[in-house]
Parts: sequence; C-alpha cells; structure tokens
Amino acid sequence: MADKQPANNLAEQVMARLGADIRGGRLAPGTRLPTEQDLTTQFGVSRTVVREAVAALRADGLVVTRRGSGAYVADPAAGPFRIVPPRATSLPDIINVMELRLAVEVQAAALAAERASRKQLAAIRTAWRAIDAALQRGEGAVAEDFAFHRAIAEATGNDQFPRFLAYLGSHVIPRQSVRLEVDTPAERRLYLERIQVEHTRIVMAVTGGDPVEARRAMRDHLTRSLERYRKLAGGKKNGRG
Amino acid sequence: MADKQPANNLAEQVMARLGADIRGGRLAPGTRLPTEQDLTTQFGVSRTVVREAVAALRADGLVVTRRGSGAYVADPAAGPFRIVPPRATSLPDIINVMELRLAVEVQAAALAAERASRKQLAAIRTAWRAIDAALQRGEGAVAEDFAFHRAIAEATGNDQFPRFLAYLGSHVIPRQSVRLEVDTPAERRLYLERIQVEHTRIVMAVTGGDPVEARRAMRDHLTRSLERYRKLAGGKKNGRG
DNA sequence: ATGGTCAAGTTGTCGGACAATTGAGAACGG
DNA sequence: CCGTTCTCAATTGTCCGACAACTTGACCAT
Repeated sequence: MADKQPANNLAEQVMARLGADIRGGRLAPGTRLPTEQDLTTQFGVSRTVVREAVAALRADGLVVTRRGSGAYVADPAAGPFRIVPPRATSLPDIINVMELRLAVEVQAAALAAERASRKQLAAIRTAWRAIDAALQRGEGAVAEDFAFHRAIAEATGNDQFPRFLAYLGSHVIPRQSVRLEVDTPAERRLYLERIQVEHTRIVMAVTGGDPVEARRAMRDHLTRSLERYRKLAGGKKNGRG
Repeated sequence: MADKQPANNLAEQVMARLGADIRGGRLAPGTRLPTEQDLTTQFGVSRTVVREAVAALRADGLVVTRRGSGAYVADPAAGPFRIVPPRATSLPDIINVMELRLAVEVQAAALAAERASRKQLAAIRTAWRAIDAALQRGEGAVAEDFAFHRAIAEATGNDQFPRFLAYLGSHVIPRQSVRLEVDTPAERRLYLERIQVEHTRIVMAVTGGDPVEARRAMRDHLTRSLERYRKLAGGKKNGRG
C-alpha cells in the first residue's frame, strides 16, 4: 500500500485516489461516481485532468462510462493483476515471483503429460532440440529455454497457462542474464548442460504420458534454479512472521 | 486478438491501435512515439482524445511520458495480466482458471507446511474453525472458505501467493454460488461437510510440517472441486489438438 | 574548446464551447 | 387516474485555443 510515489502529473494523482476509493470498497460496484464537474471542484483541477484520470481507470476496467448518464464503478476485482511495481525489483522479489512460476509450471508439466496432442508433443521436442543446437553454438539459449517452457504450457490445452507464464517470464527472464555474468565460462557451460539433462527428463516424462514423473521432473528442475538464486541472495530468509 | 469490440469513444480506439502497435513490437521499447500534435493529425482527432489515450496507456504501464521531452514506450511486457475479458465468462473458461488456481494453491500448501510461522498456523486454524461454525449455522461458508485458502497462501511468506489468489478468486468465487443452486439442500450439506473433512486433512498436514502430504491433500481437495465443474460442463473436453 | 544562455519544441494544465446521449419530469391524451 | 409522449436539463464526448513547466539542442560569449 506504500506505493506513494509522487507523480508529477495531476491526472495520476486523481486516478490514484479514485482507484484507491474503488479498490478499498469506499465506492461500491455499480455506484455512480461524481460528475466530472463535481470532481473538478473536489480535487481543484481542470476537467482535462479529471477526464484523463477516468480514462486511465476505464483502461484498468475499474469504471465504465455511459455518455449522457455518468461513470459507474465496475467490479473492483476487474482490475488487472500486476506482479510488482516496475521499478524496485529486488532479488527477494524475483525469488518470490519464481516460486509462483514454479507452482504454475509444475502443474503445467503434469497437464501436458496428460493431454498433449501429437502436434504439441512435436513442438516440445522441437523446442528441446533447439536448445541443444544453441548450446552447441556456444550460446546461452535463454530464448530457446523460454520457448521450451512455453511449448509445455501450451500443451496443457489451457490457454491460461501460457498466457500467465509469458507474463511471469517477462518479469524474471530479463534479470536472468545478470546471473550468468557471475559465472565463469566453464561453470556456465557445465550449468547449461546440466539444465538440458533436466529438460530431457521432462520431455521423456511428458511424451511418455506420465504426469507424476513430469511433475517431479519439472519441480526438481525449477527448484534447482531457485536454489541458485537463493544462494545469491545470501541465504536470506523471506519469512516474515 | 479478436477483441475488436467497437468502442463508442475515440480515445479507446486510439488507445487500442497504439497499444496494438506496442504489444505487436511495431514500436520498440525505448522508442519515442509521435508527438501529440502528430497523433492528432495522424488519427484525425483532437488533442484531448490523444491525451486520454496516452493516459490510458500510461496507466497500463505501456508508455512513460516525460514533460518537455515526449512519450516513450516502456517494456511491452510491463502491461498487466488479465484473466479474461470481463464478459463472456463461459464454464470452460472458469475451469481453465480453476486449473491455474489449483496449480498455485497446491504449491502454496507445500510452502506453508515448510515455513509457516506460529502466528500464521494459528490463523489457519482459526479460519478452519470459522468454516465449522458457519456450517453449524447452516450457511454456505463461501467467505470463510475463501479466508481459509487465503490464510494458507499468506503462510507461504511469499506475498505473491495471496495476491494472485485474491485476483483469481475474484474471477471464480462469484460464480460458485451459481453452482450451489443446482444442488438439493441435502446434497449441499453433504458436500460441504466432505469439503471440511478435506480441509481438516490440509490443516493437519500444514501444521505437522509435512509439505508432501500438504501438497497431496490440497491437490485432492481442489481436484474434486474441479471434477464437479467438469460434470456440469457436460464432460466436455477442452483439448484442442 | 567549454560553458552558459536562449529559443524552439513538447507535455501538462486550464478554460470555454458545442455535439450526442440520457434520464426524468412535464404535458398530454385516454 | 393511468399511461404515453415530449421536452429539457444534465452529463459525457469531442473540439479548440491558450499558457505554464520542462527539455533539448543550437547559438553565443569567454
């Protein structure tokens, strides 16, 4: 709740206050919020500012406007899900996001093993071979790794999995390059090859239609990756009781 | 991609086109997009419309504006994650969302078993007893059930879990009441009590610090709930290969 | 060459005006 | 007295012009 980052434009301030009122329940869903003119006097700003603020709220799905009638607050939960404020992405935050990713990917592997179509299995194998090719070219294969995980998510037949993973990945993958810098080339090579071994285990479980083994293989794979991050964090515990 | 729902206001149209250009990569991150004046002539609208559109994009985190300099496209993946367009929430969609919820909650139960503090364990037990009390009052205990699951998510010590679950729940829970209507009171009672038995198993595993059992208990619990939905869907497969 | 100054360009904010649409009360007819 | 239609004020959508705050690059003085 402490995202009080002073915006330099009034529209964001108005949007923040109105949005807080909606999310906080002080403006119940269905309620008609004050007219633009009322808001201008209430906030002491021009109508332009008010209109930009409600335009932003409308983009977030928090309000719907009806011309000639007014602006009404929508379901407060219609707002989008955001992982973190774009800035201030500390290492513990990344670990937390990766734990969420692990949860989703483990289940995705199991579902893929249960219901992947022949075409989807082929896509997984193709992505897996692409990693091999990239490694033999001496590359980091981050893009190929991401494509591999996405292929598994798509093989669940549930569109929510690839969509959510794509969203999570965009918040985690970019920093992955930072981590590789601390390794020596030899370590890096060894690490990447071991990763690919873990990938192989996942592919075999999924293609073999063994959800239990697929789940375990994916969990082991991501848990190891997570442990590396934790070491970088200096063994910091994130418990808060 | 087919969300071409004709907006009645120009600002949303402009926002949609600009947003599509950004997400589609036609406007690379860091690029400075045309000045407001250019956009007015390009789209044939007034500056007010352009400014509202840009304000909406800024609310989505797709662009950042610098006064005196211009508007620049941010990381295209900075956009928020949305489950579904608020409308058209069909039963298969709900099932897909619940599968995502299952994935997260199963891992949450395991993490809670590993790292829940004493206070967090007490909160879980309190929520569990609240369900009992509600059932004895003959109520559906939907709010108490949600609070129970949230208590477990909070016991992970990872703030992303309760936040994401709250987001998911807002998209699933409301329709849960629909389902209960199809049951007779006797069926309903029986169902709720069996649910509570499953809850008990989860509580014991988490308080006992047994992540494997907690995971299994939570998975069984949510899988059964999911199966009920699938029966309502008429045994429809959601594979798409 | 370096640093400061200034002017043009751009976004932020203000105010007014009119169009498009809505909602409710007024007027009317039965 | 009830129902229907009409009118009209209120509200959002759009346009326009103006000025302030700020940035950026060019220009100028040293």
